[in-house]
Amino acid sequence: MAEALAVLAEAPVRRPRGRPRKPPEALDEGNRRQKLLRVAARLFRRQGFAATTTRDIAAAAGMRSGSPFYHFESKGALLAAVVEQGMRAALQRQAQALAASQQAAEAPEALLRRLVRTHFDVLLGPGSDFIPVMLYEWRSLSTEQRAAIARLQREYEAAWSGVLDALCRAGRIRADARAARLMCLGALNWSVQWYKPGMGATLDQLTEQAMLLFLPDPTRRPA
Amino acid sequence: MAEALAVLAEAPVRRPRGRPRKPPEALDEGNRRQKLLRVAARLFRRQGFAATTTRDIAAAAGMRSGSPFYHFESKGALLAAVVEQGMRAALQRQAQALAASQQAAEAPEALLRRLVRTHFDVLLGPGSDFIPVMLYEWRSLSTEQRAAIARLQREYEAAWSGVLDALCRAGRIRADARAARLMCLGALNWSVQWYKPGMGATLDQLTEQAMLLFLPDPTRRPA
DNA sequence: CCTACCGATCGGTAGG
DNA sequence: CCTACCGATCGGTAGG
Repeated sequence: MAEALAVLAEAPVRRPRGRPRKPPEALDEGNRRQKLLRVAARLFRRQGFAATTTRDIAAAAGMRSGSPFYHFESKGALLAAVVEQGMRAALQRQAQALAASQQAAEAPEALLRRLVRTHFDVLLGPGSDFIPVMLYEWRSLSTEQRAAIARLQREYEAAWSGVLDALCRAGRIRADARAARLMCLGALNWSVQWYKPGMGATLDQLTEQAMLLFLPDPTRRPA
Repeated sequence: MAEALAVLAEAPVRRPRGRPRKPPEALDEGNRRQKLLRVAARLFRRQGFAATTTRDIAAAAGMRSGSPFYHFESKGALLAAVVEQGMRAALQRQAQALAASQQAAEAPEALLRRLVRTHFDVLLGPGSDFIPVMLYEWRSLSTEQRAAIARLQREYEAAWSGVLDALCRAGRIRADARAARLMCLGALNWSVQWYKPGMGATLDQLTEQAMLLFLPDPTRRPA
């Protein structure tokens, strides 16, 4: 009997040891949707939303032309999902930076460096198509979609406002906090237009250049 | 006989006193083309190139759907013409700023201020759709069109490189000149995403904020 | 998720 | 610059 059970245990129907094997459809369910989001983000970034057809996206995901509509209501809903997922991932990364900085009880300069570095990674790092799509396809979103994303953006910008406010009050930045936020983020965001990975500066070097540009000589003490 | 000539001189065929009246077709020739460029720039900026139909453009110009193709070979050629005209106008304005600064024998700080102010005007001033279209529809241009525009862009950026180089050598900017150019222009270019004319800051105020951000305290003298 | 398909729209053209 | 039109493509759907 014990033998028989041991034999059964060797049979193909045995309980797997790793994570539970889902049936293939359930396994694909989220995977296929994620695959669509990834390839759509890449195509939207490279060609623009209007110039990308749902057939392009289906082909890049290895599907037939009608299949994306099994996962997403419309082409516009796919765009909104790309942008929202990108923004949620960016917020998570930013939260990690904020937590690390707070734990180390860092000065505002060091926190700003973390925010800049995280932002470059979100914009230019591996798998970074989602936020650039948001930046360049804002006008392709519906009013309702824009409102939902805008809430996440305000949360993201609040962290910048906080640290820039502190630096303005300390005299380390001379522009007003709002202008500083808009122009600093603009300087960083624009890098998606000219940055080529592997050619020229690394993201660490870009971060240092940005810090040098935004902050005056740190050895100077304000009056 | 003289009387008869006098009478003829009073007739509707007499020579007009102002600028010579061209026949209506010739008058419209350049006007209609310019009208198409203007409305196309506005629509491309607001809706994007791919999302704007040639019918939209024709309607906005008061024409029928096929008529834009009498003036431009294709939709893409119309985009290229918008971008090139925008770039040529920007270069002219920049040349005026350079000339005025040189005549006044200004320091690099003052020249930078002129370049920033001119750039804001080109980006955000009245009738400023052309350069934003270039910034946001670069990927919609063909390789050949991009090469032609890139030459004009290099000329435009050369002026920035010159003044930023001088400021870096003088220790007034700490980042390297190339990074400073990319990030400063990015900070300015990004304003097309958030600037609303008549609400908030004027272009003069924005210029001052940019100068405050890019340049450390002018009372400080480098070691 | 595929097959087969539809209605609408689009860039562009012939001929005047 | 208009009229009338074409071929291609596109987002999306019914039915399985």
